[in-house]
Amino acid sequence: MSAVTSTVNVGRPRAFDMDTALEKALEVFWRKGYDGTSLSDLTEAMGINKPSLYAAFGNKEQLFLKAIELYESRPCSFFLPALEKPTAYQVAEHMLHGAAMNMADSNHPQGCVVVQGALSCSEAAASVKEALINRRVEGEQKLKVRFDQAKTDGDLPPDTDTGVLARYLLTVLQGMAIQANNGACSEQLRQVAHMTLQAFPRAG
Amino acid sequence: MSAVTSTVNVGRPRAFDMDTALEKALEVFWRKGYDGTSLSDLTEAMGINKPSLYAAFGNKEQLFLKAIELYESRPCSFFLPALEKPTAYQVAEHMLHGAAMNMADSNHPQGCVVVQGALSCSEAAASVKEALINRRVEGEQKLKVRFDQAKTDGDLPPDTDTGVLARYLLTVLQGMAIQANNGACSEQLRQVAHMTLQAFPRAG
DNA sequence: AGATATATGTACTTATCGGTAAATAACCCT
DNA sequence: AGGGTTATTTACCGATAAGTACATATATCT
Repeated sequence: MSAVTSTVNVGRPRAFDMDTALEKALEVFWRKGYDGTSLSDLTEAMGINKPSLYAAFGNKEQLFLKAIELYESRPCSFFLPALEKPTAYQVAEHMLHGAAMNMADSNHPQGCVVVQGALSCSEAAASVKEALINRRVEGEQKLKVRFDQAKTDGDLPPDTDTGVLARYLLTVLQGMAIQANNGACSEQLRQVAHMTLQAFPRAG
Repeated sequence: MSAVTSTVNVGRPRAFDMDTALEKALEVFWRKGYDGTSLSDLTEAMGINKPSLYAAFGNKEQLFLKAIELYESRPCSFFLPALEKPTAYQVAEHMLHGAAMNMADSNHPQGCVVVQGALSCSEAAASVKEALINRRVEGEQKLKVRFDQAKTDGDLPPDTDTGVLARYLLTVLQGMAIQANNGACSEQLRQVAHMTLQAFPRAG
């Protein structure tokens, strides 16, 4: 008997693919929000029954959190990759243009599930709201750290308030999520991105 | 007998004040969103029973729409008053500073109910979501018209794209609603407002 | 005082919510 | 072939959702 939990192929095999089911769940949560999504919505979209959902993902809340993890780790995600760009300005540029492209993409719900998944919500959703707030605040913190690095790299003026700069950028990105929900297209978001960069300090 | 619907004091008088009850309803919808708010939440906050609510306000959806009307017409509202300022820059300035003050005010829920009342929502809330989108888009249109006026007034450069400028400003304002939900304070929002104005075209 | 009209509180309806018990089906290992 | 293990299906649970029927209370009008 092994010390770790057995992962060998014992028992009846799962009849659905967990990753694609999770993708489907993400899309529903994205479009309807946590409170607006019922288990029937989920099981219908995922093509499975409730006991399968509970066995595979725990419960509604855990499924939501796993869907958010998937959202942030997907290949089309733009936030973390943008942090890798060589200069602060390019980081901002790629982030804003990535958001303009992604948030208005009609291949999935508009906006950003981290913003709109549980913004105002019932008490039952309070913990997932908290989780989303943490994600947003952590993203802002990561961006600040990146800008701090840029300051020592010399591609931001030494008197730059990196906290304010990160917050400004995140504010626009989060606003773009609302704009996408309003029906704004990629080109319109790109124009906002361009204006946003007007306020960005150039290399000192 | 009068031609208009009788408004005389006939029948048992209402035992509660409709305006203060509507204020209470607004606060609940603001904090919990349309989907996240139950009738029990509403009746408890308003201090009335369900039949009184239905008799006075119609149903949940109509109550929500009336609460939104109240929200936009309240004295502490900042959007429409800002449009009256003499120059485009002052319009933007007052709007941004008003938002910074109002959205983080701890005397009521944080953010903006027009943004967060029904962003992602169930199909049951689709019509109120649509109503909120319309409000946001109309606000953007009003701001554009104001900036068009500013262009003829000469306090915006003649080559200004007023549509983009209005969309940029609304994007930041809507992003500030998310920031307020994240827990940002007025001072932090004011810093964002200041940065936003860096991108604003000065008098041509 | 009595008729009329409106508001209120209690109790109810139907539908759906998130979540689960229990029987059965499908796989691996010996 | 048979035992062990896990997934699936069906049917269900108590709680709560939005909304309402009905009897009663409180006002005005004649």
